[in-house]
Amino acid sequence: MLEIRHLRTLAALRSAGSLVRAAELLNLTQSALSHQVKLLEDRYGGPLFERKSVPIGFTAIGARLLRLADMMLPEIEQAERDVARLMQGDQGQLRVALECHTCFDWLMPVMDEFRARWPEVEIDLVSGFHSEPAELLRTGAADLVIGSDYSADYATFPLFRFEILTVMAQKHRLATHRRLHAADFEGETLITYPVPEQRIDLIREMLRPAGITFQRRTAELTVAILQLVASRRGLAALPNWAIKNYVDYDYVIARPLGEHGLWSDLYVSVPAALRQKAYVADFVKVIREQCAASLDGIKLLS
Amino acid sequence: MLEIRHLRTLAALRSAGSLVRAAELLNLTQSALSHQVKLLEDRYGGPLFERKSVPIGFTAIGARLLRLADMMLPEIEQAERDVARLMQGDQGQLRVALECHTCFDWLMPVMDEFRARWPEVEIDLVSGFHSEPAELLRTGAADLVIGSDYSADYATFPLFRFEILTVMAQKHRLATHRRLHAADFEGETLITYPVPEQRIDLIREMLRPAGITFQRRTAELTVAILQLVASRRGLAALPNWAIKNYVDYDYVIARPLGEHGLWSDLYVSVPAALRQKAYVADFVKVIREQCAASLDGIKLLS
DNA sequence: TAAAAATACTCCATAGGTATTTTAT
DNA sequence: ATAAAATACCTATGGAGTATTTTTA
Repeated sequence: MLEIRHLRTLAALRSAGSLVRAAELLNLTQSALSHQVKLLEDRYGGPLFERKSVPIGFTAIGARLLRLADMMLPEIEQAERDVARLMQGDQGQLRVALECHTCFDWLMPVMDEFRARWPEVEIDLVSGFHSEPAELLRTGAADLVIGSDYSADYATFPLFRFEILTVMAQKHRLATHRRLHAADFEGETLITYPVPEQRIDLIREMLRPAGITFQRRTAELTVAILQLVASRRGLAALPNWAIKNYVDYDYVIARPLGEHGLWSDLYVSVPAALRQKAYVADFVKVIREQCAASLDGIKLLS
Repeated sequence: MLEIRHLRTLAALRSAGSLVRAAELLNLTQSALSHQVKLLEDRYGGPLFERKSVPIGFTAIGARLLRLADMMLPEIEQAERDVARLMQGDQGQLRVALECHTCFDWLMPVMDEFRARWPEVEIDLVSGFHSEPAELLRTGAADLVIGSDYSADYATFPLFRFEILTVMAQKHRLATHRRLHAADFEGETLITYPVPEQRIDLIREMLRPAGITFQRRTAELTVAILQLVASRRGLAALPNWAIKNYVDYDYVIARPLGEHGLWSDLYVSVPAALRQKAYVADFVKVIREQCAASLDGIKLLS
């Protein structure tokens, strides 16, 4: 029997383009999806998509079911939001604080989508730089923090893992290295946001442990950091999504860090009282879905 | 997780008005439905309907999900028909023959619905009286027979069980009996369709085994039979649905037969070659759904 | 006091997982 | 040669069944 889960699978297959990647989107294994597809194909008597092309191409049958999914999935989600609203009259506020400054890049469209879904929830950004945003939760100045660590004092929702890349000027002396290691930074200038060293993964995870000496220089805006890098004032370490455009247009070049790359995780934290709120879970869902669709090279956490 | 089966359950609950009857519609037990509802109510955090009223009344949450069901279920069925069409190009013909003459009563709206669903399938009634309609399948003059028995030579789909009632004039000498038994028919005149005795359940199941002697008189139309009955020319035995209006308006009166009533089953039979056709299964489904909704006192066969 | 709903208990079908093989690029 | 998909095999969850109790009209 056709079930909603099958429609979700179809939609994931389209946006992922392969069983393996669709399985990741759905938090299932490739095997589970293979089984599911086989079941559907047995039921309907023919293949749903061509496997011999990448991305996969849907057959007429697959396309028809996908059309059904496109019609139904938004309706289902709308209905479930309505039910949540009816149940726990969900007017409220959601003051969002960011630990990670580059999160701005993808947060604006997420907030727009959220406002459309939960018109009665007042969502706002807590403005300004906050070196210890968990403090804002404790003092009640924020309701939700997006950051790279979490504490047992708050309810936590995992977002995704992303890679931090070094950026440097086109003809930098290190440009010939395929990947950079701690030692390469000896004597270099590091351009960062104006936050404590502890908050900068490259320093905390690689440079301090290796006892490297280096200069630091700060700037508040990503674009300012990249200008400094391009004009050979130093190196910076930034999330891949934040620099993609600059790299694509050869404004700077990017290199991975260490043997396996330097990766960081993002989480959403809220006070325990908000854990059950449907709109909080949905906010997390919107972030995960939009980021999975628009940011390259991230891995959703499960 | 919400699944399509839950939406079907909601829809069945509305048309049935209680868990017990909804379970019958879905071919599930009352227990299974109770579990399912509990699951949904746990998930959404509140009741879906009031149990202390008959028929049950939906809460705001239940009504919202029901609205979703009303939106989705027709779309799903349409999509599945489209898939069947894509798969096995289902243009064809469906010449329907009836063994049971009163089936006309509900067959017309069923055929209308079927034409809307399968516009490329030519559906038609094989006209005329056929005392042995299985012959029409054998000779290829019909593709589908609706009748009260079936043979292993053909693929069979169960429809429903209905009760056959005796009808008699208002002041008939037997009118005082709450239920009629074989002996009551001694010397009476039985008004029937012009078909062999073997096809008339009352005679085959009750009168012949008891060795009762009676007269027989025939008429081709149900309304003609009822006219004869009302004008005291004799008794008739007809399906409850066929006489409901006449009984409601006191044109005749109806009595059950034997200790437990006389019940008959209806089946659809098709040649083996048509067994897999999606439109055949859907024709059966339309009959079952429409009859369950519009005919009183029938029991769907499983 | 029946009929409906809920619950206790059980079972099994199946969705999904792991490990491996097969297939395609 | 490598990545994707299929498959063999296994596990565990939860959907649904039977039997019984509780609830309600």
